[in-house]
Amino acid sequence: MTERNMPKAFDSQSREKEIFHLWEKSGLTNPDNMRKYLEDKNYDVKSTYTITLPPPNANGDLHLGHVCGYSFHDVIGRYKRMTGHPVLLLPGKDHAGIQTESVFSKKLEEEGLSKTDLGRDKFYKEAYKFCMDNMKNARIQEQRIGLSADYSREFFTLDPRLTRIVYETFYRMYMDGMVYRDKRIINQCPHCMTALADVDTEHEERRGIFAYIIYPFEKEVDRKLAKKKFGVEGITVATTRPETMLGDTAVAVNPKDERYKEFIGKNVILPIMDRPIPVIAEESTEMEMGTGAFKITPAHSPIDFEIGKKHKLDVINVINEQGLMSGDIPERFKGLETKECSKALCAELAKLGLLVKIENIKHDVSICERCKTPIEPIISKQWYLNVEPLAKRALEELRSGNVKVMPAGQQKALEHFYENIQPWCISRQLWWGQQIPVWYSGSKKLYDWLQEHPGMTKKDYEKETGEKVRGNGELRLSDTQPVARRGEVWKQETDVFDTWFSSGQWPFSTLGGEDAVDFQKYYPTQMMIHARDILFWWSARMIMLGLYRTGKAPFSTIFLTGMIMSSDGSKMSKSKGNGITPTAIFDKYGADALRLWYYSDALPGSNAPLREEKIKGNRNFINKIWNASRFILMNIDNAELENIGEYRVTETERTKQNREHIEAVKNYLEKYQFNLGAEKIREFFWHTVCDKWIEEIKEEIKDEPNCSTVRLEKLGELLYILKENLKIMHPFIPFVTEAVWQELVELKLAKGILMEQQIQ
RNA sequence: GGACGGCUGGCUCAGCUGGUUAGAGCAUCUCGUUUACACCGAGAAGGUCACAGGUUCGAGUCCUGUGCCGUCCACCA
Repeated sequence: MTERNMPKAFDSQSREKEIFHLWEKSGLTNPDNMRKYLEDKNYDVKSTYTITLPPPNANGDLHLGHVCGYSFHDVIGRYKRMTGHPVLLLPGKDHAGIQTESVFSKKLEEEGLSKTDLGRDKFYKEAYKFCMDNMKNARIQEQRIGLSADYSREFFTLDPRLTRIVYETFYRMYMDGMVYRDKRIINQCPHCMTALADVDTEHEERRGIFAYIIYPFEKEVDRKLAKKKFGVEGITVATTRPETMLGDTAVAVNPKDERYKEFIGKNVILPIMDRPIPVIAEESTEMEMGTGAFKITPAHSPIDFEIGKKHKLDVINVINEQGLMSGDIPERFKGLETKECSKALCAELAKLGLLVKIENIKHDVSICERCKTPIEPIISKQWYLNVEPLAKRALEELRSGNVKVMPAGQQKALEHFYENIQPWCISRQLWWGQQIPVWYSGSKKLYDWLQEHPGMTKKDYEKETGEKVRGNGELRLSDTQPVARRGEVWKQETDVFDTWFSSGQWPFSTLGGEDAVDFQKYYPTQMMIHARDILFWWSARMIMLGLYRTGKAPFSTIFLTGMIMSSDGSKMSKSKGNGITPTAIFDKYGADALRLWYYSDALPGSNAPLREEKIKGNRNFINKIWNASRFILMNIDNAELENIGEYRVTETERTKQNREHIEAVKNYLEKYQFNLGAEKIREFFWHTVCDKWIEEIKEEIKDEPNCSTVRLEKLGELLYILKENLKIMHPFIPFVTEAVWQELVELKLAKGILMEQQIQ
């Protein structure tokens, strides 16, 4: 036994940083360098292999899901690199639209400032700086898992180089007639004063009211009939939001409803407003709920908006962005909060004898994810994309097998999504993002007004609104402000693009767009790996936009990861306090142990509850590798080092089995079956290499003198088996295997770094 | 309401195109060893593969139905 300078246990914490640095220094995460390396060593250079990494938010810490997700990217990347492919793992960081806007606004608030204090330009600049600072943090966190990405190509999603490409896509789509403006109900948070995407809202059960209000019929004859039938001279509607009645433009009943059949097409008088509105037939109304008759407010309810569109109803706005009553309503209600208005209205209705009753109910309301304020649905004009033709093409890619989804079940879900594709609203009312490159001469309002009033002019607009406008309402696409004519002012669109519009272009924008050298070399990419829950938001869009801009699907395989749940199977969340940080796991068990656990427990698309005992079990295995290696090296006498280094291994039963094992693992990796691969390397190294072969060889050399042929033969064989196992295990558990490799290098039993070795 | 998935030993899950006594890790139990590793070794116990039908010489694996659970989307006047 020779004392080797190896501690009894593998100390992941102290070694990981140093090893990562070794890889960084090699420069081989850059595929151009890797190609050169392979050429210099006379290896057969295979096709490039590219994975564009999903960018984590630049605004905060990474969670376990991010970090573990990267272990999938990395295992593939390392394996491909070790089998002759110049590999590009392209990292980035996301500006994360609304989320960062909210995080950064909160930060400002803590400093006693607000968004509006700074103004749009300053806010943007400061937020940019904030993200740049934070990015370093995110980068360090993702590197701890051992991610062998090419940081010389790292991108931030708001990088001007990317924005240029995103703008170009928009211009082309506009020219191709795919872009249009349309009204839509948006989720307005009256507190945050911003529009929210559906995903930024939550649902919560709150106490509310259900008010029964009588809308009297316009004509005497109907009133009489109603009196006979219902005991009142009108139709009774039930509503949870009485205040929206000021914007009602119809009453809907189910055409099958015997109670109301004969009133369809008749008018009722909207109380307070004294406006006649029709009773319409609408199949979707539920006869059992309330009275079976419902007031329709297209401006302030998504479903009413749809019904309104179908029946060509007027849209009357009565609530503004601050959640206050406004518009064409009696003066006494203007400026009231919706709740106050509701109370005031109910009181007046009661006086008029038109309020039947108020029930107290509990119902689900949409609330703002951040401030928990109930959402105010309001009408607004938005930018839309007709993506139907692109969805058709994307569907063909899936059906022809050009793009595959793993697990296969999710492929069906994606096909379903494309088959039922809806127009894509690409505008957001935020400051943080890529401002839409559209300029209006005069004002956006004028532009929209002219669009809606064909044949009318700017003069008509000014007459109707009483506003003076400097410009003619023309629209122009441009990155920069157009040159103004005399008396004209150009104003840029204030909306920004939906984050997904730019991240949907991520695989080609990060390669510099169609003309760039990198694009030629590395596009289309081979693999896209991300969490299952954003399949429709992200991959679905990347395929469509990739096809549009490059004519090719941006990747051939989508590999979906599940979520890491807390040990009881529930979602990890900050609010519940059951979250475990990646740092805690790294510090306790090391990156390799976490990786190996994730490979075996987190199958594509399914969630994995985090179980520390299992990570601990894998940590034990990592240590086993370290100790087996240590033992082998301790057995080689210093005098034998040189001879063993030169030793040519002859075929034995063990080396044969070893080769078969490596083939099997390669096979799993080729098929992206990481769970089976991880299980296999663990099982084989522990129970065959350690428990059997090392024990056998211990016996076989027991009585042999130093430097004897038998010792050299047996230890040489063992060393060969160790080295081959280190190689095949390296993609899964890069740190410990590289650490051992460096011990071999130290003793001149190996050369270079393990990351660059080729698996034969 | 729509789409998709899951239901296999105490727990978390494997099990490819159907084929001999259904596997792993963790937990449990017994024994051993402390001179590579107690972050160790040897061994054991534990499952009528959700339920009901069907196809088949043969089904955890294919088909139909039922139940329960999960995820995403939509809706909640």
